[in-house]
Amino acid sequence: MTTRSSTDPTRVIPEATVARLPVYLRALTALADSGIRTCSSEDLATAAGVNSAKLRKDLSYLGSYGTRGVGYDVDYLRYQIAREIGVTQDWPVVIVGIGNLGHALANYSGFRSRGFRVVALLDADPGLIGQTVAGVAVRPFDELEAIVQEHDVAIGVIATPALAAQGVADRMVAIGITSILNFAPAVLAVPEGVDVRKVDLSIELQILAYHEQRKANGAGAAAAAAADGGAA
Amino acid sequence: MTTRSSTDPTRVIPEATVARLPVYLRALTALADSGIRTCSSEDLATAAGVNSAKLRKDLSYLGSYGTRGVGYDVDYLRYQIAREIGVTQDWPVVIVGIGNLGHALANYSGFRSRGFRVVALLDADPGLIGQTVAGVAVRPFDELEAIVQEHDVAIGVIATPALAAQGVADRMVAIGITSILNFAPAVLAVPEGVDVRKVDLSIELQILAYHEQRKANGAGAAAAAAADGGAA
DNA sequence: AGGAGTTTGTGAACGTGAGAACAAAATTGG
DNA sequence: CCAATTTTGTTCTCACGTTCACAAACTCCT
Repeated sequence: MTTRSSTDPTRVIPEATVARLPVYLRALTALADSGIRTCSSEDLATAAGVNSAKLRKDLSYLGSYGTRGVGYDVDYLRYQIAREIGVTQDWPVVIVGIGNLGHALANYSGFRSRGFRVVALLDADPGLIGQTVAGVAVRPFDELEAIVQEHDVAIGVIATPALAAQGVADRMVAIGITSILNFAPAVLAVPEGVDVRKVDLSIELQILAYHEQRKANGAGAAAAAAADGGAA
Repeated sequence: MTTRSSTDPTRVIPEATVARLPVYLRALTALADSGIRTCSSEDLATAAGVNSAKLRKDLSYLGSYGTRGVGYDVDYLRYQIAREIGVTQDWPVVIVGIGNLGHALANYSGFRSRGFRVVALLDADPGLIGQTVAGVAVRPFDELEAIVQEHDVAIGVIATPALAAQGVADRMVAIGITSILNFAPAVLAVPEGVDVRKVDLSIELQILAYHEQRKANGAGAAAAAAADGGAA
């Protein structure tokens, strides 16, 4: 007996699938906003930018929420995915490091509308304290512990310079934060049980540059390959 | 004969490896900055946050740049990786959409120091035109074509609201841009041959929320699983 | 010179993910 | 009520990525 029902909390959803669920959620919201009540896996897959076989397989890990011959009820599926991800209630979040990027994150409306609430902005620079960003006051980094305990914060965002990032992470972990979203260009060491996700702007550009370089070399490379083949 | 020498442009580097090369590059730079001239795969792996077997396998796709019994020359390896990625020269980049995030990106010093040069900031809002951000003037979106041709730009960054993103992408593609870094929360449709990478802040948070929820359910889930097992 | 000790590069085993293909289950029309 | 049609859920196969384990190759010491 290896069946895992949708209410069985021990069933495992592949990491690759978890990473796509938010995309499906957004696509479903877009469909709902344009008045669509029902959609096929083909429709939703197109809206989400994946192929329909992969979409169906992903959804099958959550349960059986579609109707054969008909498709999916947009609102119902949206709720099921939101519940699975855990964004039917709001998650309190703290942002540490209110530089250019911290400002942008504090002002990003997508957090609020997608299940997250920024409860505090923290910075070590005394010059920033008291300033208000997006309606939230910037407070001293020392107040992290009090804020985390008051609001029961589990998720922290690091938007500091690279050198400060590990120190901030250590402090967060010590206080009980167990999920960190890291924008600083640094590798964070954290204990088992703490999740870290990294967003790195220049790495993404470097990956594009690699492929761009290969495209640029394309014509020459094809010729070289042909010559190589001829020689062999 | 299937050997691929390091100068053979047809050899294939796995995508997962390509995504890690910039991490190694950064770790090597950090090592060089602290005066280290030579390092083992173990040292570098630790600095990069991966295990040493994976690191060695990744590097083996580039060529054989280490010395058995000794390790890697930091500067030499750094140059080889930079060359492989294509960041030994600067890539010109345009940023479209100068809102909060666009501001932060324009000010991000990591671009400049890692092989990228922001040659233009563009926005459709007349109210922003002429303003200077990080020493670069904001210009009308209409000037995209002239700028791309003048500087031979291949990489574009989209930091607009979701609704504008597809239109901007279409325009970029029409003008000849072949790599796009998209910060807008939207799925972009682009023709074959154009690379798109997506950075989505709220998706990253949602992935963390999913795992956080599972941790929170941990105690209860373990009990439920035990009860389940007992029943079966 | 030769053996002991290090560390790389790689072949092989294993695990995860993607995609094709199809059976199962629903609707629709006669 | 039954056949035709649609669309899901799942199985099977293949490709990709990770990790282990070890031979090859280098240094260092005696």
